[in-house]
Amino acid sequence: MSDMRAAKATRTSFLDVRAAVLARIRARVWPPGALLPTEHDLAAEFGCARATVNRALRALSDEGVIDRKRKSGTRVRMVPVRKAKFEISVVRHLVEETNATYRYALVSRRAGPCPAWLAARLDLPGDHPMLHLRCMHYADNRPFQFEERWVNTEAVPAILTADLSVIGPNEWLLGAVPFTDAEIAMSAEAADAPLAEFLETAVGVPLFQLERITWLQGAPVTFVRMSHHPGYRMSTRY
Amino acid sequence: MSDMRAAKATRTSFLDVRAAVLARIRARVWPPGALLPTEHDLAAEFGCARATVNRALRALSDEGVIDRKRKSGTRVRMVPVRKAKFEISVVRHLVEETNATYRYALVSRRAGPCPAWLAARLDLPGDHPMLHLRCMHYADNRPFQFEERWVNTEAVPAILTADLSVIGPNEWLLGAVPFTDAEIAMSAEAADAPLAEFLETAVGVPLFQLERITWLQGAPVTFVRMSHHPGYRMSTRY
DNA sequence: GAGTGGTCTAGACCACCAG
DNA sequence: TGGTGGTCTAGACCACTCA
Repeated sequence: MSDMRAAKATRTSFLDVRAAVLARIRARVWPPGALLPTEHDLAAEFGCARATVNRALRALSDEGVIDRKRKSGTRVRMVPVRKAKFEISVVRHLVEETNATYRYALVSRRAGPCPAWLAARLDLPGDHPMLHLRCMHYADNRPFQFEERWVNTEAVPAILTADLSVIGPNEWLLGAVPFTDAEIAMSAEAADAPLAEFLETAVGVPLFQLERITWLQGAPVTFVRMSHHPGYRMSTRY
Repeated sequence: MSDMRAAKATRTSFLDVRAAVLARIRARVWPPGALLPTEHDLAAEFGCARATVNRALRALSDEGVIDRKRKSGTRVRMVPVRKAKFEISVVRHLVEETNATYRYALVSRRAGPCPAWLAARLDLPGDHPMLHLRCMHYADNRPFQFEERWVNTEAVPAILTADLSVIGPNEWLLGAVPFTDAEIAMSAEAADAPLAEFLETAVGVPLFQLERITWLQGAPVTFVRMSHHPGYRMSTRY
């Protein structure tokens, strides 16, 4: 034991392998497009099990650094695909992360048929029953986000009896209804008169808008459009 | 529960375990906050190795469905954290995905000291040498994106001799310089006079703007601000 | 202190696919 | 059709953390 080399003091972790491989890619030892040694060979070189190498390479593959194919082997990606992850969560958390006081208000609540433009978008019949909700979210009593939402009451009948005066529909839905698929879209839109009023700004001011549709096994659950206060920035590190 | 002999026809995959666990969470067998059985117990129940259960649960943990802690065990997340992934890649790919013809133009290129606001933002001295680039990206000859970029020429001296008239700085940098960290921010901004001219729109029109800073082991590499044509939507499914 | 997840090993079988 | 990655197993040790 005492004459063991320092390198073998710890068993080599998949993180070690990952770091070593990444270092060589960065150093252009394996330039973009190059073929890496096989898992077997790398395992031999690093003195670890193939499963360890496998996990390291799988991690790099998930990160978009390398591309793996059976038989052809592992190659360095020509253009690294870095994936930015956004945690789309609850507004309340967004606000509270800034150490601001969060406040929620239900603006309106009305059950009725699905509007035509939304029916087309969700691939629903035009008279499909929906619940239309409008809410405001405040940070330190300043407007933070205006939320306009339609909920498919056939998919989520329980929302008709839910008390949405205290807890927002976003949080209620997250806790009550799972979803299998979601689509989000971000854009810049000019404030119209109602938006300007709710967000206490002027008509025409650019607003960061986020739309989301969620489905539960093919059936649309809800559509929401979130319009943020002027100057809002959505950011992330990766 | 349903089939015993058929179930053993194939070895149980971690995907089977993942699906089964997810189904129970969705069915509220394990409601939000509930403690799941240990990996050992689940392995026994599913008739597989603990490593298989581990991989399944690790996947669910990565997806934000469950929360794992040593000793305390595995719990269902109160609020599922769904992570939307954006592949921040090259503009050219974005354009070509829409079956449009991509065109790139270098608008201006000037080496000089870092502007004060950027120096502050990047934590660089005010006179740090930078290369300032402005480019246009077109889709079917209609303005798609205006790119304004500063490159740290001390970190990337090679860019001073690179030919950026044909290939954009984005693609050039991706192929030439690795980065270890990045920060991106999205916002809605009103078009100013130059932007309106380049994007062929009116002053004040809301534009979807994306900023990114990249670092290589702590040293800032580049800052870029991409302003998109009016009506641009950035979307993803997850 | 003890229970739980985190990880590594050594070996094995399988699926896929380029030659 | 052989080589490569994908995965599972059975067992083991370790590290963190809660009681």
